[in-house]
Amino acid sequence: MSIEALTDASDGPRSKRPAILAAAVECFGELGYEATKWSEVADRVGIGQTALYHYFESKAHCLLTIMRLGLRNSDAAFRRATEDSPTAVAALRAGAAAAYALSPQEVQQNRILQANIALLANARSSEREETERLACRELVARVERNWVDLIERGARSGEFPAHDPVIMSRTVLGLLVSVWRWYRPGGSQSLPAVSEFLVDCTVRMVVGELPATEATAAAS
Amino acid sequence: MSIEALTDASDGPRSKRPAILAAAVECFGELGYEATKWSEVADRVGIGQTALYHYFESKAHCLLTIMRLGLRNSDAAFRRATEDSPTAVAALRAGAAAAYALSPQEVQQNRILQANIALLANARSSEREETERLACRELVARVERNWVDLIERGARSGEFPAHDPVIMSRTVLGLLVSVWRWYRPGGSQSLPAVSEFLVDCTVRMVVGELPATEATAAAS
DNA sequence: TACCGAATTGAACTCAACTCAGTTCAGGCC
DNA sequence: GGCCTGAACTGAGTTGAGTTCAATTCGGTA
Repeated sequence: MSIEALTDASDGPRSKRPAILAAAVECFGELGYEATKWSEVADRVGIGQTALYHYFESKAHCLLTIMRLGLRNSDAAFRRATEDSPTAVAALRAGAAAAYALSPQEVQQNRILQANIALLANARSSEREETERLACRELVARVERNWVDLIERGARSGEFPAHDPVIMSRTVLGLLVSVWRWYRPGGSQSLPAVSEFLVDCTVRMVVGELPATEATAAAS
Repeated sequence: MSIEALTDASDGPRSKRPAILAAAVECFGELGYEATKWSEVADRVGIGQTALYHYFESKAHCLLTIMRLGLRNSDAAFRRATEDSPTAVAALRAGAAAAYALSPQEVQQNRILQANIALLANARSSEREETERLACRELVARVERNWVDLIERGARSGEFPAHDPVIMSRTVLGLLVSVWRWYRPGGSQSLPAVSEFLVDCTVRMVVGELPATEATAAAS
């Protein structure tokens, strides 16, 4: 029910926008965007359905806002985590770990983001939705650029083997967010354990050399 | 427009089921499930909207069928690709590569599968949808088990370092399917190039040892 | 007290998914 | 040929979640 990560622009003190966002994160995260009734969100907040339209132009507008705020937080967390890493490897570990330093609500937000990322592909008919969508795309590009910069830094310094930085970034990003497909708070795996495992996976993938194959091993 | 990968049970020769599935794969893949109108699928096939309900109980039932067939193909392709690999490493490469030996239509199918995978989490109210959903879950579990078996084999033979096989399987699977989030046929990256890159990433992740850290490197 | 804008509402509307009652089509059988 | 059966199909109508809108309440300010 914490709403710090969901407050955005300055709203009036009576504004229910953060409460709506929090309720929507719960609903969208548990049931999925499509399956949750917009009116259910209103019920949880304790207002009529139509009051929602005072804050959001549509259900999709609310979803896009949630996604944008999640992306904004991801971008900020990455920069904060990596800004004073002495080496590229340290930055790699810090950037990957930052992806998992999240509250349960932010985990839900990431699940929502990843489940509905395809929504960003096609234009929206309404203006405010389109604005949010473009902001999301900009943030996605920025997050991707963060990783590209980091990987290029490692390649320049000789810490990482040479790879196409763009595809490597997308792959790392895909690896890190794939967790939200199956991770549930309170499941068999704790988030710190997942984090450690995926940070190590990331490092092996980015920094590791291909192990010797059967053939080369036999030849040596 | 090829429909081999979409034919399932024995239908009458006049059946438009495969044509509907093919049209739905196009629409859902390009626009997304939510954004495509069910009637648009009917138009592409050249039948009235209501004729769709002769073959599918609902739009969601059609989607779940597409997902099930995609999963069935993935499972079969993995088994075929890995069945006579001499080593676990060879099986790892073959299994990963099999995920990308796909026609453009199958690529779309995988994109759809991955974009709507959250649909499998919650029960469906209608019976036929629920049947398809449970079949999908069974296939997902089977695909995951395929990878667990492969990774356990590698650990037993000493080819792979010891990792929790379940989380490692999920991670590999997440890594491999994350490609469908951004890959487009005819984009800057060719599918064989993507395949090669991701197979190598997979191998480094599963087989690789953690490279020496700054500290241990300095100590040696 | 009067006023203003933010917040809220009930009733009505839209539109895509879906239902239903009935029609057409293709092939098997006498 | 005519008849029958079941698969394939249709147009008209229903449902319901999302949305609009005109009207109302609320909270603070002059």
